[in-house]
Amino acid sequence: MRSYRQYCGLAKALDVVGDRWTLLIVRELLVRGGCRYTDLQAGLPGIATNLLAQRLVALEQAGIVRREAAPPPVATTVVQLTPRGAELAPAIAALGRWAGPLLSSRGRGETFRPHWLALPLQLYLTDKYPTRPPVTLELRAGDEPVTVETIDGGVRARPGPAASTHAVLTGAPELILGVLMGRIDLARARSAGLKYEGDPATLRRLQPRVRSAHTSSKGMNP
Amino acid sequence: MRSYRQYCGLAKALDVVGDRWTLLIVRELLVRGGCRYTDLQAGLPGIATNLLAQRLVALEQAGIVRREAAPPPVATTVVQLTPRGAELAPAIAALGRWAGPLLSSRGRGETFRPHWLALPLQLYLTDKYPTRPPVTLELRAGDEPVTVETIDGGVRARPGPAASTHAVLTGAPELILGVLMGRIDLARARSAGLKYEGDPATLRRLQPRVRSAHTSSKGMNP
DNA sequence: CAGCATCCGCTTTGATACTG
DNA sequence: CAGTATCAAAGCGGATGCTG
Repeated sequence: MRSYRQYCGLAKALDVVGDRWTLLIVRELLVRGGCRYTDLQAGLPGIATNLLAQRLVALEQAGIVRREAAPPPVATTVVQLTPRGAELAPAIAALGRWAGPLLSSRGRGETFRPHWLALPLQLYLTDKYPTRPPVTLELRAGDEPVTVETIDGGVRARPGPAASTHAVLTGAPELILGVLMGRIDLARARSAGLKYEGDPATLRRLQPRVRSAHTSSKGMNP
Repeated sequence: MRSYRQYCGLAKALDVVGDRWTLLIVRELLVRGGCRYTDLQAGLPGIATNLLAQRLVALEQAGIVRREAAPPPVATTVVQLTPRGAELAPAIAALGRWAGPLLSSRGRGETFRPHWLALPLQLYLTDKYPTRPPVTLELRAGDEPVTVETIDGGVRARPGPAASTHAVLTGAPELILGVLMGRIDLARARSAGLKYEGDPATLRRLQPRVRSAHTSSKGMNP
């Protein structure tokens, strides 16, 4: 990207991560951890292969990602975030939070990958009863399951199956999100095709974070 | 911008504000409040006028800005953030924080506008002695002064002169930032050309926020 | 197959000129 | 002041081909 050539923090941040696809690459690495080139391609439907290669070079030079030869068994290189790259998490979180309302319905033609669920769930859910023993929930919205677990009063979501679950939600992502974010109740979601197995109390543990009040137009503090 | 067509919050946020220049326009409106078209041009050196016009149309359609005929005396229209647009503040703050280290030196050829100082100062400074009476500091790094004042334990920065000041800093922006962020001490900055008038205690009131610990590579919570 | 590099047509951007 | 018009250059998306 052409630099904005402005002595301003935001402009400098965008000089580094403002290019098309760049923040989505960071998203993939944040949610999934180390990725092979083809994993990234799979998680970024629509990206041109030359662009992905280009972006990775730029991100490496900017100190945001690192490439490492994977341990002997697998013969491939793995891309990972550096600590500096991982520090982008709050910025991605803030943008993700801002976009919350835009997720209420799924536009036709929009692609979806189950692990993308981890982002909004972790950002929006809290544990209603943090003192009770932790619960685990498995979401199945496609080929790869996502695990949601309560921890330290918060909620952690990660791609992959759960070792043991208190409940399993299966169905369309917009239904899963709708139920977990409190936009639709379980009964309605079930009649729309969502499958729910397990203890219904598990769901009530997870509560959408209260929408923060409007920031005043001058208020920059987070 | 072409949509990413992904059912993912981050992608949807970037569909709206991921275009080149878009977030910088929001920055201008956050820091300066309502702006005329030419104010925006002045605050966005390098933008092509057709792009600015295009972006404003897109931002208006997205519900992020609003155009209003200014009150009778002035015969011009003013662009302002909507509440929804102002909600981008946390995202811009997070990106600005991330870029903090990039501001340590000013690249040659980088343009600068004094009101841009308001962004990093508000993001990084805290009031060391919140219970003492508030202090006001005026910064002069160009034609338009910037006022920094302690309030509620935090620090507010805004473009414009202060009614009354406890101290005035005059000089190059990188020196002002360096001193306020604790990267260089006052004596060194003075010998590099920074002018300081007023009570030296005022400076000690303002303290850079402690760098938050590295977020773990999986940690998305802000 | 994983990991790119190349080519090509299209869209977006940048720079400048011009207008109500 | 607040834009529109024009055009060259850069960036992007899609397809395809090359290399271990």
